[in-house]
Amino acid sequence: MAGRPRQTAPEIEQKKAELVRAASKVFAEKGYAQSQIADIAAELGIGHGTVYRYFKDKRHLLDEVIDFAIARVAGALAFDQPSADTLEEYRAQVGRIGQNLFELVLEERDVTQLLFQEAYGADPEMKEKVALAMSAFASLSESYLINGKKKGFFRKDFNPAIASLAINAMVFEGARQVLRAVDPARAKREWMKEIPEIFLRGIASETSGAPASRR
Amino acid sequence: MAGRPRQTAPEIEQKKAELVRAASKVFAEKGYAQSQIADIAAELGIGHGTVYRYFKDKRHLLDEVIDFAIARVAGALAFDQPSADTLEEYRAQVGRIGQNLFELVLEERDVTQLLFQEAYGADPEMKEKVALAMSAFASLSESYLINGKKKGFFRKDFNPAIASLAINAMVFEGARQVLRAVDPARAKREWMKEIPEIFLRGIASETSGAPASRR
Amino acid sequence: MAGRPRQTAPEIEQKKAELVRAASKVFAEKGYAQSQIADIAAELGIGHGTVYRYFKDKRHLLDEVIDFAIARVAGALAFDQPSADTLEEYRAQVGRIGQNLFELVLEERDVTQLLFQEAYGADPEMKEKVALAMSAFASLSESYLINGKKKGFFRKDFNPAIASLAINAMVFEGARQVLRAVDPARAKREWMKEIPEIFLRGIASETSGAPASRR
Amino acid sequence: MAGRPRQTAPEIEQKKAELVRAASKVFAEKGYAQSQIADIAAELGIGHGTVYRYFKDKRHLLDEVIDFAIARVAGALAFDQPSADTLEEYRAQVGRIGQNLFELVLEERDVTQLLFQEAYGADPEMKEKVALAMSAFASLSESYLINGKKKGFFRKDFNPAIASLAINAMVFEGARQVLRAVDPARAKREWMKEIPEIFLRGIASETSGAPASRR
DNA sequence: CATGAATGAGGATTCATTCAT
DNA sequence: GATGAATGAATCCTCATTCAT
Repeated sequence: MAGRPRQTAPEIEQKKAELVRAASKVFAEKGYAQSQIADIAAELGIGHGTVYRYFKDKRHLLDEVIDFAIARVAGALAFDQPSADTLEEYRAQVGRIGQNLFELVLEERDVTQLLFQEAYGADPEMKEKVALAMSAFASLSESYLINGKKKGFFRKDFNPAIASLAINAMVFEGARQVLRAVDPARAKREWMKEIPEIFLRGIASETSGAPASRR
Repeated sequence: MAGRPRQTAPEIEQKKAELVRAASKVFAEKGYAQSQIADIAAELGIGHGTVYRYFKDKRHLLDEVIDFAIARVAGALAFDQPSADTLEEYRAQVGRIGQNLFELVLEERDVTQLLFQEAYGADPEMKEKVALAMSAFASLSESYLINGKKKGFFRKDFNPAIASLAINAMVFEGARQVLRAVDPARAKREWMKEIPEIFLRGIASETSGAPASRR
Repeated sequence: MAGRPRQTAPEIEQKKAELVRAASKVFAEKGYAQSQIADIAAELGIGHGTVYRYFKDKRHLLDEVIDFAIARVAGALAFDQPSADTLEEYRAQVGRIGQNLFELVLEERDVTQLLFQEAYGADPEMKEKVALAMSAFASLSESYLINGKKKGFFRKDFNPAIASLAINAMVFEGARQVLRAVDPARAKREWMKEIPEIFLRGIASETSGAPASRR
Repeated sequence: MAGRPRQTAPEIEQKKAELVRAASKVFAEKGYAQSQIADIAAELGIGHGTVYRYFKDKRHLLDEVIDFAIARVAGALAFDQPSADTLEEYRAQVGRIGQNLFELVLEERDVTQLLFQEAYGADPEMKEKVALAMSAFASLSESYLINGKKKGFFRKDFNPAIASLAINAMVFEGARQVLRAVDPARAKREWMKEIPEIFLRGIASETSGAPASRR
């Protein structure tokens, strides 16, 4: 008469996590609007009614999927502290962070693809949420830039708020290209090599004169 | 006996253009999936059945909206020829192109927002179409980079295919930020100033040593 | 300043007749529900709005199409008077009537097909109208049967009301088969030969005993 | 953990059968084009969405309705084997078959009405399907006729392919009339009596001379 | 009169969500 | 708890009909 023991919190979390993964996959493949709850349930071989035991509705499921994606990417980006003292140390840090991120892209295609490609399209609130996450990612990057400025291994004359967004945009474009690439490992290697060069040294040849607008 | 004269081709194009604009606005505001044909018709104060005189269905309307957006952006980007002989000339060119693009962003918020934010999300075909357009935009940028390498005002040791994608990603992020900005004019000014500096000179201070991996 | 002279009644009738023909064709090909007013107008190369100058709405057009079909078939069936005095004269009459009807079938495929195949399906009122016409056709046939009974060249022991419907059903089935036939002329010949034999002499061999229920 | 058990195949068939019946009724009453899926669902007191769990779309529902109608009629017609050795035996057989068919007509008004009245009108494919079924019904009848010819209780000089179609046409006209009749039982009795007389003995009086065209 | 651009009522269909089992 | 049968709100789209030109 004791009955089935109530699901424990970890069991619930476990099941939600599975559902988030399945939903990530389906959303990434077909887009949110084209994805049906039944597709996601089928992915796990469960009844589609079951999804509603764990998520209030489709929209909340998307919410948690995006949250998960943001958390994963944040985990890759926030790996380190902005404590480099030299450009070389910074380069090493950038290398590790890039390594983390592109590793994540390769291992969790669905999750990253969702964040970098689909997320903007869902609807205004979703867009806002993703924009906020992107701001947060930019803040992470910005703290590195501010550190570098303070330590003197970066120029004084650039706007770190903008530069951080710009750098992240390049990185995320790299992520998209790796996702699209025929040879993702090679694409990863090339992007990891090029991006830091571009934003650290620029592409102008060193013999070219300084810009007219600066000293 | 004459009857109402049949619409001339230019009249049809005119009407389609109006519809494309209205649809751009609605799609940009609510996202494609959340937009109803009736919303778009209401935007022009016409009956929703009328939309179907000009577009086979909702999807074809989206198609033409995206095509229009791509064409507008391409028009802004393809303004010039990759003929600069010095870095200064190139900077001037970049300035003009950036001016064109950010002008477009401010004047055609809906159209650009759609391309830079919504378009990825619609569905696989749409994603592919936008990805192709992005490739085309990258090719434009790449031709400038190749010219600069040949003329000697760019380094020899960067990958122009990747750099062009990366640079474009920064520019388009700038576009997104300008769209989101409280003071778009100011945002435009700042991004137009920062982006070229970042990818031409980099953010590393000049006294910092060259990277270990290069000479 | 006199203005265009008002359409004369015959002109109007002429135009309506053209429209009825065109509608017959389209209705016969696609069925009433699947036919669009625009299809019918296109058949005549006129604007579809024009149809409404001659017919109140689609349903009234169908009405007149059916009326026309009924009139045509009635014309073929009512060619003669039920005045035969011998079986041979009756056979000759049946031959002429059959000739008329099958000729009509071959010359006016659309009209007859419509009546024999589509008309039942439209909707309850249409069904009723066609049923009435079929009753009228049966009455025509019945008057021949009654005449034959009176003149003595038909049996006394059959129900002419039922027999007329039955005979007409055979004839109209013949019409349908001729419409479907690969070689309509041959089908026509065969049906014209078989039908009268069946209902006049029956198919039982003459040596077979009379039915138990009759003398 | 068990969850609501999935519907078994027989349960599904049961439900589809109910829907086919309801659809038959509605289609028979209003015609296919005028019938709405919601009408059919309402007939069973279920939600209209439920219909789509069992039938892909309205057209497929019609398909199965027609298939059902054809099967029912075929069941009534194919009751016996063409094994009669005398005209009397054949008469008895015809009586049984007629009994079956008219019984069916009275018991399943919707289904038979649909087949004998609506089915032609739906659209070209439907027409073809019904025409095929009619051919199959004619083949059944034809086998009886061929048997009778062989056994000698039918004339040698008639075309069984045509006669079978003609006889069936009379029978089906009888069915239509029974459906329309104020007193269906009486109509059934009369038609069952008249039809065999007509096609077996004909209506010509026996003293009338043989036709000129035959011996 | 003729025309065809515009309209919107009408209906099929989808699929997120509920809830009896 | 899990399930999937049932539901009906939500929308796309069609096409008969109107009426300004």
